[in-house]
Amino acid sequence: MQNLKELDRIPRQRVDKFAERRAELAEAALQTLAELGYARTSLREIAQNSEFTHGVLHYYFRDKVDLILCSVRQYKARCVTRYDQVTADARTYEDLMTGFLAALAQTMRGEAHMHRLWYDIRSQTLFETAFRADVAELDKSLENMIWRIMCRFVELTGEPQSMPPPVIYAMIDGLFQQCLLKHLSGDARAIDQMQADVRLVLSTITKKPAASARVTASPGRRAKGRRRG
Amino acid sequence: MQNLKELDRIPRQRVDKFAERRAELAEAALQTLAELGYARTSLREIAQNSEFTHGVLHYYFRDKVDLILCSVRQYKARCVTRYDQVTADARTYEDLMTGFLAALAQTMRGEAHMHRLWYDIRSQTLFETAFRADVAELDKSLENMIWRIMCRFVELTGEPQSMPPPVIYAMIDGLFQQCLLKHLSGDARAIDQMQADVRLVLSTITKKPAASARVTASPGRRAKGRRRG
DNA sequence: AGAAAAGCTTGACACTTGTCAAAATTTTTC
DNA sequence: GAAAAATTTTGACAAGTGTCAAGCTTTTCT
Repeated sequence: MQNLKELDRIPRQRVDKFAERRAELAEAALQTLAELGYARTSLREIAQNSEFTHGVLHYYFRDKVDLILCSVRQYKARCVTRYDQVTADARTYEDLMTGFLAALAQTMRGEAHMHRLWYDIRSQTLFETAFRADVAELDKSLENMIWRIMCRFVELTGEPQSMPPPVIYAMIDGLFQQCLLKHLSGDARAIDQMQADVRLVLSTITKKPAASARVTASPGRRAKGRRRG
Repeated sequence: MQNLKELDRIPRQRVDKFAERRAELAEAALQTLAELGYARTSLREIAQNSEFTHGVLHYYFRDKVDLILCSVRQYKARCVTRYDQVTADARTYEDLMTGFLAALAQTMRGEAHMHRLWYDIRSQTLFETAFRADVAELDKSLENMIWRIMCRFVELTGEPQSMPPPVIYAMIDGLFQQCLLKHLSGDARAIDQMQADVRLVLSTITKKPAASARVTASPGRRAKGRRRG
């Protein structure tokens, strides 16, 4: 019997198939986590989102923690390069800005459920040490992803970075998280607002030389358009 | 029997005592949430953090959701005015800055466990509609709290606000959340880093006229001091 | 003091949880 | 095609969950 403790000396084909099924089940776990949240995700629910019954999970994973860790790693792989194409394609400052904002909006529209999973797991990390290493690594990868975009801004403006990577990431992440909550609560303008917010922040810290940055995102116009305060 | 549906026509003293015990049990719930997180908080655990047995919870609360909502509201009352004294005391820009940074650090050092509860509950809101209204209200209150500080900055500098309240709150909150995770993970420098980060961000957006803002938080010194990037 | 109300405990209920072992099924190997 | 291995299902387990009702204890009121 092929179990978890002796993956050595086993034909390549078997290992691949084993890993394939693991990925399949991890995907079911992701779907469940995205749907119900960590607190209400059980192994039986996960199994119901797969083609198998609950018993099979202990054939492919040591325990529940192992399964969730595996699924988080799988989620990561899809996330961390999401905006790289935008960076590669952009030829001007405004290209990069609008491309990034569009990509953010697309993520929010298409993967809101998947992304709330991420914030949920990250919150679990505040209590559960088991997830900390993986979550920290994923967080770092996301930080790097944002940083690559900022570096492209720097190339396009010639101005130096005004803030270190963790700070920029924390700010963007904060805005994204705020938007996600509003978006899921049914606020139809949440995405537009986030785009305006991120543009304002990025305009400020990239110190775009042109005057248009201050015009398109001046406090006056914003306050009027959004009725905030 | 005094139950939850008929609080009218009952002597004031009774109501007070009833409310008092509710508060006491809500406090036990907060302690449990702060300790175990939402996913592992059960009514029996909450009761064990109080002086009573688990059955009493259904005497004072309709159900688990009611209890948690009550405890979140109670938590809110303590949070939202936390930094107001700083605002009131500050006479200069630097007063306000250092006072605020010190208050942030104090919160992080003394109430990290309590505050991770907040992020946990807020994440639950992404899945559970039951908490949404209360969490949104608390979030708004925190936003206002930050905004009052920014308004004081404006008074002291004479410069207008450069960003709307939700943006500033999201940024500060993102930095705080990032720091909390690091702090709870055992990173001894997390708090110092957060203070530097918040100072940098606030310096940037309040556009402090004096040159010292750019010196104490210039990209060069920061990058060197923190080995980031 | 006695009656009534309030406060609290106990124990049960139906249900869910993670885990695991044995059996049933499928796939691979010779 | 039979034996062996790998895979999947089934059913059970002990523990834990929210909820509630019956009863015990304490307080309050007259």
